[in-house]
Amino acid sequence: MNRTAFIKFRGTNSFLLHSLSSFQFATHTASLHSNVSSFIHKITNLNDALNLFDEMSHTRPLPSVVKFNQLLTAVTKIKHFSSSLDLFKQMCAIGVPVDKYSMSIAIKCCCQLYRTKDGFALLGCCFRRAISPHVYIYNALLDGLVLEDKILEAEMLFKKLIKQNLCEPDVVTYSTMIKGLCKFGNNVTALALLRLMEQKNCKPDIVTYSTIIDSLCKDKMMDDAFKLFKEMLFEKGILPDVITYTSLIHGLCNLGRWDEASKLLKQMEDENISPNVKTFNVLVDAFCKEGKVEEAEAVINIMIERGEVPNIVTYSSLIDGYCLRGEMIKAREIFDSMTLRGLVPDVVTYSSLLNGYCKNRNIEEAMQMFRQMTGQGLKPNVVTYSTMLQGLFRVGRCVDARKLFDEMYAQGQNPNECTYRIVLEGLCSNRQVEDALSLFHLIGDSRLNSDIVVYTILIDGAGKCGKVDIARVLFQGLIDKGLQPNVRTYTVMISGFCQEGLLGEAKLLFLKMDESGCPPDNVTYRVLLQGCLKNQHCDDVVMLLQEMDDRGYSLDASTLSLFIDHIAAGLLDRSMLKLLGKLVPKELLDDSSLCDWE
DNA sequence: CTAGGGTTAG
Repeated sequence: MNRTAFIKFRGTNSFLLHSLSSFQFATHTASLHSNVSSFIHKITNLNDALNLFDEMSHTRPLPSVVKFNQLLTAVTKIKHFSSSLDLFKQMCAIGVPVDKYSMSIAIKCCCQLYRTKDGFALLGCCFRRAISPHVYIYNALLDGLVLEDKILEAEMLFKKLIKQNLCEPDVVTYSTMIKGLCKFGNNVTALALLRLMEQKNCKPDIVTYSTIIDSLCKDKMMDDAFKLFKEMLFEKGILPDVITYTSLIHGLCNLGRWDEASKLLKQMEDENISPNVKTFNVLVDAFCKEGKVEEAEAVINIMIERGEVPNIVTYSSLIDGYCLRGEMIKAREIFDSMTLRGLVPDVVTYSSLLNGYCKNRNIEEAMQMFRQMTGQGLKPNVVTYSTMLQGLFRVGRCVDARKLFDEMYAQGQNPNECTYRIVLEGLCSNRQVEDALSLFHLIGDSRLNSDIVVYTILIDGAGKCGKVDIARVLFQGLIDKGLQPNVRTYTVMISGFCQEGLLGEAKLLFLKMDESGCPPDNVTYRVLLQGCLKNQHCDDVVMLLQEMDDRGYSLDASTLSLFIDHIAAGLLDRSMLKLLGKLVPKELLDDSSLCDWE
């Protein structure tokens, strides 16, 4: 065989092979192309999607970008954002001509992964590739900024869109910006934006209204929420849906306005809107927060009867309810039964149970569950760690708390204000005020340093340890900073003075708080009265009791028994008994021997 | 072939 013949043979052979394979490809491709859409719509798991992508990317000619976009959409719908991003990158790599659709999906994925920065980088790619970014892309970016709590940047982007005419904001743009404002508690600006969009002829829809209604409900401003609800319904003719109703019911339940909540439930049923899992969960949670687990269980039974399946949120609330009542065996039973139902407890579920064990002083069980959760690959977060820290401090295990605090850092979970409050309070209640103070100064966090609750904890801790000088300095310090002491702050400071026998200072502050527009409450009076009695400083006692009566306050058992002791010992005049009798709450009379003496 | 609102823990 000569060289030419060889080449020809090779060529023939190759041609044969090629035609064979292209024939196969052709049939395959044809079926792939006709079926790909129906295939994509059936995708429920990531593996199918990845396999299909693999097949598509080896098909020649390449399927259209539309098919790829459909696949990306499917992967995004099942919330596998990082896989979706990977696929997008592969699309670019194999030369699929990505378009604005692919881009907006990729950007959305970045944003949902808390990587809005990367989203903006992709926006840059759009410009380089001459893909003109449309409103969908900007909406995804705006949503990402809101998700990451970058409200200022979100506002800047929003304004830039309008000023530089980058795109015409649509109802989604406005609604997203409104959501961001609401997230930061700025209902006023959110409402202003609602009015602005109307002016600009962009009609708010049910999402826009529901976003603000929900925010008002969360802020317990039910009147405003209902006002907006009525405006939506009667002026705009937009019918509420299950989400709108769920927000309103949530708001009412949180305020204990059960009658109105059930009225609203009935109203939605009359309108043929069925409550769904989230609606039921709101009810379950509200009952549980009041310790009414029987009612919560009844709601769960109703939801099951009506074909809704309770989820981990449902059971997490229920666990919380049982924990609140100290019924830890029952709480654990619910937790274990979740697994049997095929529900996997998550960090929140674990944290609720851990909190229950901690609050009920079963730190051993809490520790064991904590290890179990990490063993299952669940990462404890700042809430979980804070819960455990609180539990350890509660039983006085400061050294272990310290270890866990270090572990928390090592695991990359940064303590937040709540963690610091727990640690500072834990140290104080374990008589380690010095450590608490040095930690407080060490942190130097501006928000923590301007937190009146933290100051109150420290003043209380110092006072209880007999370090009234430190307490006084802290109190002066917060005043100098322009912070407003609340009734608890005043009360712990007064308590500190009383404990050291500094009745003069205690009374001065007592007068000052009232003048400052912070009237003393029940507890303040009791603290001051106990201080007076313990320090044999009885001149003002009658006057204080009289004031309490005028204000409709009452005495607690310990203050009352202190009075009785003093009267019995002849340190106080018996004529005081009549006044004291007026200040005894009925509950005390019912269940104690104190009723013998009036 | 793309977007936005409601439920759980310290």
